Amino acid sequence: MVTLKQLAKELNVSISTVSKALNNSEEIGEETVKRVKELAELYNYKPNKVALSLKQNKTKTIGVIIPDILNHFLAKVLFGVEREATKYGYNIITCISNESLEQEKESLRLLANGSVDGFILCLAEETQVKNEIEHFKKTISQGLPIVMFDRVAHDVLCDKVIVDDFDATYNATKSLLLEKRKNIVFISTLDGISVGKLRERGYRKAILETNTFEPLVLKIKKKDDQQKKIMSFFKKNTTIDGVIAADSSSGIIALNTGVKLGLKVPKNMSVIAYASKSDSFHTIPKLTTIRQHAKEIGANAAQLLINRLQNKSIEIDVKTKIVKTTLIKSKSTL
Amino acid sequence: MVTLKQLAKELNVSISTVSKALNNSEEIGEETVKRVKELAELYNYKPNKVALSLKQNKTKTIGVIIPDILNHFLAKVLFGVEREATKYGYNIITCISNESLEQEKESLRLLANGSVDGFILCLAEETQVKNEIEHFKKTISQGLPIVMFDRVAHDVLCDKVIVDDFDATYNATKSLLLEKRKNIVFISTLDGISVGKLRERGYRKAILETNTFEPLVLKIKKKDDQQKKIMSFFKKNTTIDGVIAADSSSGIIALNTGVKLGLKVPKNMSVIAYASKSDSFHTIPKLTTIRQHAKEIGANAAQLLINRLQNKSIEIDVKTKIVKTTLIKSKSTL
DNA sequence: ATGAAAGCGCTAACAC
DNA sequence: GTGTTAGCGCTTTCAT
Repeated sequence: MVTLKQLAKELNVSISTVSKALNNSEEIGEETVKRVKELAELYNYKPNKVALSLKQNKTKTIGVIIPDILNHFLAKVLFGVEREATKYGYNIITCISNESLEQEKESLRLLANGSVDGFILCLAEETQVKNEIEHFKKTISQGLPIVMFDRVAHDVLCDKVIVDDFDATYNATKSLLLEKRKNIVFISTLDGISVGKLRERGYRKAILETNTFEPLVLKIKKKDDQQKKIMSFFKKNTTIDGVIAADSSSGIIALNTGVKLGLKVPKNMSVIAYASKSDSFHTIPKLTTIRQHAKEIGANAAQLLINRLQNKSIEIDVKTKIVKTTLIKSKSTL
Repeated sequence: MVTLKQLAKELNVSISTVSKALNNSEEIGEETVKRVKELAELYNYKPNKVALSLKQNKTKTIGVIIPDILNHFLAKVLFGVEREATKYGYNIITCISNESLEQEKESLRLLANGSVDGFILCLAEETQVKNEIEHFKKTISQGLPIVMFDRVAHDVLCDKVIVDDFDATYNATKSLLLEKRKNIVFISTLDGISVGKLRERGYRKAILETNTFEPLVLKIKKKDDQQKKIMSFFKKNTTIDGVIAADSSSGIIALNTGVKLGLKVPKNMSVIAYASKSDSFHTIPKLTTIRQHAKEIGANAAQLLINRLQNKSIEIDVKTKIVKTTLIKSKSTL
């Protein structure tokens, strides 16, 4: 990489002259500016990012810590963050916590050495289960702002972007009740994390309000054979006529299992799941989904963080932004 | 963040003494080392990453450019890269090209300013279609090594990690022929990219070798309604008894469409697709898949790059590593 | 055993 | 209009 020094030497001027010329300073003569710019162009000069970071004490880099990159929702949020960050000239360094508290701490520690200006993160499951938040507080007190999304720690004072999980599930359940469904099951693999709990509560509220039915919940562990679990559940509960799935794979499998058992979907059974467009397009009939607008969640998180970074002097109040889900009706509901 | 300067001041010693003490230099007195380390611990001192990068002229950061983060395969490769890189103390900066040549160039340009020590990337579709490679060559000539994976540019001299697409598809097709399938269709949405072509060729070779059947290929464009295309294709070609899908969604939809049309899978029709474990677990019956071992691809790419970075003086020959796929037989084949 | 000084690449306040 | 200098945080060579 060419440096200012080399350009200066070749042009027989000082380093600062070159620097000023390239930064369009008024101080430098027109002719000099021209010569400098031409040579810089020729050698494809690019200011060294590291030197700039050191000088300006900011890296224009955001640390993103997510629990699982293979989760389509989280990947999509990452996409949203990346796109928004790029728009503002920020890069993102991605770390994957693998749902582990230890790895989450480690990533935070490793990047809090001047590598990044701030963090966007989604809590690891273990972090939520153990309810540890000290590492977040410490990071923030070091002057590195954090924006949490989806799975957040309410006791940490920072910006947050969340989804209306409770309301969305409540409303989805309501919509099945309006279809006169009388035996709606809630299926979930997300028992450990906050959003899983919120979704279950939304479902329960809707069911309990009917004063007629009892909630019916099927929880599946990560290590279970999901197809078997759902199949045997359906065989035991033959009157199931509606499914609310807290995650896409439960929804997809429930739908396929229903079809396999000869149920007409949606005639005999409706299915709604938290899932993406592509999930919906893969099932026959196409799945009715609760969409979380992951990209917007990511974009919002990036905006909140960048906004905070660029107003460092002024203390801004912490904000919590709710990105509302949308129920996209498709062919798996009436 | 605490700096050496601050520690030095507080301890009434020089900056270099502190630096040496923390780096366990023999030169410094035992007592001093102890005092320094204690204070550093107290203040939670961490060497500033940016300053180190500037000094040592390397960032211990890898730039990863992928065309699409929502592609499960690519996300998994990213995961593999991240894990391997972390193991060796490298961070990764992720850029998403969105299958666009322009964005790919831009990402390369933006990070080639000292932000990263090298690149791991998968070519954007547009890059492959237009066959542009100048930006790669330029980057490499600037001293930034590149490792390409999956979709690679054969005319660029650099390390590569690829999959045995041709052989794998050939063998998968063979295995359906062994099942006495007589009307096997190849379905793909990957027409523009190298791996899509290789897969098609592998299929064609196997079919042509039979000297009995003609290849039958269904190509689907990204913007098409995939379900409709496949459904109408199946209705027109009622004797289809085997499917080789170049991508997971074609495979999943083909299987579901077969079931929908009343075909018994695998009795009447077998389906094999390039897809992941989770895709396989979502269909009923479970999909037989060609697994690409994305994580290993990522890990291999990271190893190749890090190896090259750490032997910068010695010119090593470029390597192409082939990560073999595995055909995982499940319930969608006999 | 400790410290001073140079230098990585850059910007900017301050000479001249 | 151009150059000198200091400094961002760190390591390392070379004095002392």
